[in-house]
Amino acid sequence: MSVATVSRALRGLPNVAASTRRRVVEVAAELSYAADPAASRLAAGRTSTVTVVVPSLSGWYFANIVAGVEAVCAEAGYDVLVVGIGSSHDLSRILSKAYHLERRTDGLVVIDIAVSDEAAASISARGVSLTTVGRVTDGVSSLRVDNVQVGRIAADHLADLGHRRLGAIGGEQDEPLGFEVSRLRVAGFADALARRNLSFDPTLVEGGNYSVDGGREAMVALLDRAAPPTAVFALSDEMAFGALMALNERGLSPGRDVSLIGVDDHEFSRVVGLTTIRQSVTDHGSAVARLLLHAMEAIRAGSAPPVTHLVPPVELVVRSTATRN
Amino acid sequence: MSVATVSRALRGLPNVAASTRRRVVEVAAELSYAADPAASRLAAGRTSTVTVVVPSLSGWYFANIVAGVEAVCAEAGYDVLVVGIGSSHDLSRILSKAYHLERRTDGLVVIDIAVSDEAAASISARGVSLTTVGRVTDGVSSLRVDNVQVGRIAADHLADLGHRRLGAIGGEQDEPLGFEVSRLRVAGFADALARRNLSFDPTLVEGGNYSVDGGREAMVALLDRAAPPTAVFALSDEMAFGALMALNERGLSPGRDVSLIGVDDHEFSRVVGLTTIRQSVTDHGSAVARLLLHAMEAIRAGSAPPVTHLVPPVELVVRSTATRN
DNA sequence: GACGCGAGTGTAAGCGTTTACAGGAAACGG
DNA sequence: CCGTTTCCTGTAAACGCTTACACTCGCGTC
Repeated sequence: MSVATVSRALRGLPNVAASTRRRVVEVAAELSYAADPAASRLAAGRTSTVTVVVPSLSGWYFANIVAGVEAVCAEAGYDVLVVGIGSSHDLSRILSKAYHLERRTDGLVVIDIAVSDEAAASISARGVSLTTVGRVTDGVSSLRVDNVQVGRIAADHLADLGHRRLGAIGGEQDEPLGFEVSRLRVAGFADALARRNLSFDPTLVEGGNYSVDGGREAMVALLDRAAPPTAVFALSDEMAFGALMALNERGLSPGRDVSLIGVDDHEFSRVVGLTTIRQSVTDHGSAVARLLLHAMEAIRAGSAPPVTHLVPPVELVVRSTATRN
Repeated sequence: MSVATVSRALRGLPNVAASTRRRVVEVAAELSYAADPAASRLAAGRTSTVTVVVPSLSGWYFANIVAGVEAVCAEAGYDVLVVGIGSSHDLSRILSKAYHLERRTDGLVVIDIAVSDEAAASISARGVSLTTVGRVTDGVSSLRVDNVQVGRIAADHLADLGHRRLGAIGGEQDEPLGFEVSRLRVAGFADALARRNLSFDPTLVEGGNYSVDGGREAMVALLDRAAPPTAVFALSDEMAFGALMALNERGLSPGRDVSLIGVDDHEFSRVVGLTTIRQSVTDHGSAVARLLLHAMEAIRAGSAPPVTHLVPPVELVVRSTATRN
C-alpha cells in the first residue's frame, strides 16, 4: 500500500475503495498515526490554523470573544493561535505579527482593531481569510453591535424613567481601541434624546478608559459638577462598576440618588443589580468564527468568499440601578 | 550566495561573516522575507509553538493565566496555541488533543487539569516539554499556590476577628477540576482553627461550583441552617460575589450580619469591598511560561530539563466584608 | 615555502506530506 | 471479444527549509 493511498484514505478523499479505506483507518488508529502537521502544511500550502488577534487576552470582553472563536474553530479541526498585541498601541507590532502570520495561518479574526483597506488587501492577496469584530472594513466579513442603537436604548430607558439631566462615561480621545465605540454610543444616546426634544449636554461626558478605575474617576468628576446628572450611561459594565464604587464612597445609593445603566451584561452585573444592555459576547465569537470558516471553505473551493456583516441584537436588562427620577 | 548561508545568517548561527550577515538581513528586510514556518518545522523538527491547555477560556482565572503565558511566549518568539477542553469532562478529548499535539508543539502548559504520570512520560518521550499550573506531577515543573496556606490565612483572619461559627463555600465532589483545590483550602482552614483549639463543623461546607450562581445557592443553604455561621470562607471571589447576592436578597449586610472572605482578588472585589486573599494570576502565567521556556531550552541543548516547583505567595487583602464579630 | 588549521561558504540529502500523472484491472458496450 | 470507460492504486516530483559534510581560502607555523 502506497503512501499516496494512505494519505487519500485518511483525508476522506474520493477514489479510494471502501475496503482499503477501512483497513487504513484501522491500522492508523492502532499505531496512533496521524499526519505530521508541518509536512502537510508544507505540501498542501494550508495550515489548518486560525489566528485571533486581540488587544488583550485578559478582560471580560476579549476573553469571552476568544472563547467563542476557539470553541467553533477547534470543533472544525483548526488550531487556534492567539496573538495579544498588548498595551503597545503601535500598529507596527500588529503588522509585523500579521506579516509573520503570512504562511502561518489560513484565517484571521481581528478584534476591535482597525484594519486598513491596504492591510486587508495584502492579507487577502496572501490567501488568508479575514473577519473582524467591532470594526468594519470594506469587503471583509465582520460582526459588530449597532453601537448607535445601544446608545439609543440607554437614552430611551433613562428618559422613560423621567431623567432629564444625563451624563455618560465613555472612552477617551487618545484611546485607539475604544474611542470609535464610544463615539457611536454617545451619538446614539444624544440622538435618541434629541428625538424626544430633550437636550444632551456634551460636557457631561467623562472619559473612563473602559476600566473599573477609569469609571470610578469619571463618576467622581461627574458628581463634582455644579449640577450633577441624575442618571449616567456607562459605556461598559466595567466602568459602571467603577461608577458604583464612586457612589458608595460618597454615601450615595445607585438607583435612588443617581441612576446608572451599563453595557455588556457582565456576569457580575447581576451581583450588583446593574441595569445594563446585554450583548452575548461568546456567541459573537462563535458567529464570527463561523463566518471565517465559510470564507476559508470558499477560498479552498476556489470561489470568491462571501462577505457578510453581522449585527447581532442587544437587549435591555432592567435591574435596580436605574429607577424613576 | 547559497540558501544555507542565508538560513544561517537569518537565524544568527555562528560561522557567518559579519559583513555577509549584514547584507542578508538587509535584503531580507527589503523583500520582507521570512522563512516559511512549515518548512522550518519539517526540516528542523521543532515547531516554535507553545500550547496552553485550559478547562475554559472564559472565566477570570483562566483568561488571566493565559494572558500571562501568551505575553511571555510571544515575546520569546513562540506561537501560542490555545486549547479549551470545554465542559466535556472526559479526559479522552484532552488526550486525543494531546495526541494531535504531538508534532504540533514544543511545549505544553496544562492548567488545572491532572496529568497522570504515564501521560507526562508519554509527552516527554515525544520531546515535548510540559509544565503545569494548579496540579503537580512528579518530574514536571509546576506552579501552584499553597492552598492549605490559603485556607489557614482565611481561618486566621476570621478567627482574629472573633468569629467562632465558621462556614465555607467550596467545590463539589463530582467536580473534577476544582475539587482538589477545595479539599486543600478547606483542610488548611480547618487546620488553622484546630491550632487555635477552635472547632470547625465540616457540615458547614456547601458546594458552590466555583460560579456566581453556585456561590449564591451555597450561601442560601448556609443561611437556612438552624445555626448559620457568622463568617463564611468562599473559596473563590466569584463564589463570594454570589454569596453577596444571597445576603442582599435576604436584607443582610455583608460584614455586619455575616462576614465574608474570598480568594483571588478579582478586580471587582474592590468594587464590592470584598475581603479576600490575593493571588497574582497573570504573573503566575508569566512565571510558568518562563519555566517552560527554560525547559525547552535545556531540551534543545540536549541537557535534562530542570524541574522547578513554584509556589508563589498569597496575600490577605482586608476590605469591608469581614469585620469583628 | 610546504603544511596545517580554522573561518566562511557551498552542495546536497533529507524532513513527511500532497498531488499531478501514469498505469492496470475490472466492468461495460458494441 | 476487443476497445472504452471507470475505479482504484502506485510513482515521483514538488513543498521550502535545515544541516552534515565537503570545499576553498587566507593565515600563521616550523
